[in-house]
Amino acid sequence: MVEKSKPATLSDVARLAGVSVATASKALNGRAQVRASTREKVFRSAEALSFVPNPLAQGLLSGQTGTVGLLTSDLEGRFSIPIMMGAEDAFGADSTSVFLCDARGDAIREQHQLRALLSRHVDGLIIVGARPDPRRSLGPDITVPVVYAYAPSDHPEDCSITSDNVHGGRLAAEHLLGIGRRRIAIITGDSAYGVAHDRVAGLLQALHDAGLQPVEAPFFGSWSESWGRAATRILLEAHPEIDGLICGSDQIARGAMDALRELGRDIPDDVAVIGHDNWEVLATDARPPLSSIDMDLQELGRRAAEKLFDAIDGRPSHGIEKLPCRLMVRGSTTPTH
Amino acid sequence: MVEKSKPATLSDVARLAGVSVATASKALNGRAQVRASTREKVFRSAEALSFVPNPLAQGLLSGQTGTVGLLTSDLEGRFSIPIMMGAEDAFGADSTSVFLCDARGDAIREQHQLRALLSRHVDGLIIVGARPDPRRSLGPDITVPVVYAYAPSDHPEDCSITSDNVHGGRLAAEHLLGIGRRRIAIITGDSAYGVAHDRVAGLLQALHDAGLQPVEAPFFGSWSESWGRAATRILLEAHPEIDGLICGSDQIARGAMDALRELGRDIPDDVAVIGHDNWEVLATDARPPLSSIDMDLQELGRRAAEKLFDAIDGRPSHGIEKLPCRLMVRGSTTPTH
DNA sequence: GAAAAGACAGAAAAGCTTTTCGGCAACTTA
DNA sequence: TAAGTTGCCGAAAAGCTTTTCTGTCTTTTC
Repeated sequence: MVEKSKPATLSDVARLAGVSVATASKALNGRAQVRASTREKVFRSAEALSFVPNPLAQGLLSGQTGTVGLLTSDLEGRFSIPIMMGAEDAFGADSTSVFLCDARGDAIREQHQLRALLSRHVDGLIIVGARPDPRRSLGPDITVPVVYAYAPSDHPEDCSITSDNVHGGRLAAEHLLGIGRRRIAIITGDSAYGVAHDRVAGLLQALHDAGLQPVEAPFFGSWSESWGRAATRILLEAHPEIDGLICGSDQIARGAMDALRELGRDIPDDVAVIGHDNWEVLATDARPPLSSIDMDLQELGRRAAEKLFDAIDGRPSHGIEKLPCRLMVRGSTTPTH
Repeated sequence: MVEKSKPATLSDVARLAGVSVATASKALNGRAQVRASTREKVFRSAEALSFVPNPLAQGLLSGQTGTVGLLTSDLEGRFSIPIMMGAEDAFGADSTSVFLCDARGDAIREQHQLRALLSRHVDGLIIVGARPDPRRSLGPDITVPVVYAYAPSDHPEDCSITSDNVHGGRLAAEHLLGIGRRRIAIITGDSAYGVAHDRVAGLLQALHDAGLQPVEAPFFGSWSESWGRAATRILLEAHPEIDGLICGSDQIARGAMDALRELGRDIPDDVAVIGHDNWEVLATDARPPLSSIDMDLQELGRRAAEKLFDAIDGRPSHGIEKLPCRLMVRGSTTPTH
């Protein structure tokens, strides 16, 4: 407990090196007007005192704090954590740090958090929506650059990064077609979610390109296992010939697999199943492990951070950028015969 | 886009109010030496300019930044998000903001993040371990107060908040006893985890207090659904009379329930099942919904924040504080007859 | 050898807030 | 009325870094 009560300051370094604070600053920051031997002396002193410049003083001067706010509404952290990790990667922890705030789906709390972040003079904001559908823009009167991630802003002037759900749907359908499935059905979530329709659009396109149609119009319901179970039962009753099942989420897929097994269908030999989200906990330990569409959220976070960086540097971009999905193949779509 | 290029400063307020910055500061901060009418004028000016004090300047003066770091290793965010929300609650977003960093289970990265946080002059640190077992202490040479949450520190001088796993185990056993189950078995996770043994200890105590023993020594394996399935099959073969099953995690419980159903057992009438973690996504949509032990992570975050606050204010505490668990009763332990 | 140029170090200001201290004016008391 | 109080306000310093500008000393050039 013999801690230095106060961290070393630049004038401590300067005093130890026998120079002025101005010279010390220039030496450490690699400015030109310093003799090599002097610079060396300063560096050694800084080292000895384990000096780190006070970011508050730096920020006060430069007007930048080296911090960004990440405001999320995703209570689970299921989406925002990967996005934050991607942003961390892109920023680099030493140059920029991330304030994570959770609005918990509450508009009042969101306003509150927003004010708190702005009063902290963050250099920029990343807004992560609770669901992938477009969300209300914060409006143009925010004093710092904003990037919307996962859920795009409903205002075209804003900058948004989101997953390409049409592409994700297409990917799933093409995969099932690729393993020879032709009698394909679709179970997805809440019809009020635009993304449910986007994904369906993508896979209908892919089926159409192959000269096919789903065995029946897509089933909309909820994003839950129980809906997956129920829908699968109804579907199999009407269409026992189904050999491929595309689900709008991994939860739905898990429910569907349970129902299929209870109906005596082998997965994937009788029916191949694919989900969406690539939620590892659910997907890897399913019977068999569940193939899924990965939205590559970490990359999404990286891109959001890059966009934000550019905007902070005065190069703002506008509109929605859509990131392609990735296919994760596991046992549920790997035929054994 | 007619934004004020620069946010208003205190001298702007003072000028508008026709007073000095000193008076303006005192007025806004409720210091005594200001006439009421003057104070009123200053408040109105501040309002008009929507003035917010620059936290950098405040921090520079006070030596405190009003920020804390939350360093986690939990890639899922499953534990750290609730903990962070609890901490947010306790701090209050306007007085203290949270830097969330993810070390991703990598010691090098942890050191890196730690340095970044310290160079940002956070007022304190909350360390959230990847697993609930004790973790290596950061050591005493950290210059700010540290509280370990979820995973306690292995150093007794440090301050740690963790879940009372013995209590959690006891709670689960008492619940099953309470609904009349007497032939109880235990399936838990990796034997290398101390908490697995703690939970088992708690429920053995509770059984013992009721004059009972489990039908067989607890099964240790892994924290996965597949282990839950496999263990249940072995267990039921040896002990078909089992009427209560206590699982070390909700994932194990989900696997166990699948196996039980396939063996023709009704849940809960034949066998009642209880899990641990109360992971909503898994628990609520199980068949039937899964009873579980909730570690109350949000409360844990709150307590950690309070402890940290006290430590920052010069009232540090030491040792491990254990928080009781809560029982969440759902259909898997609610007999229907 | 003198004048111009160049190299390098230091003083000072700026960035914004808080606090201490000094001072002015109005007031009370003898 | 003179001395002593209060009550309020403002000047200035402190907190730490960066940058600009000035000044000194050495070097080069004619």
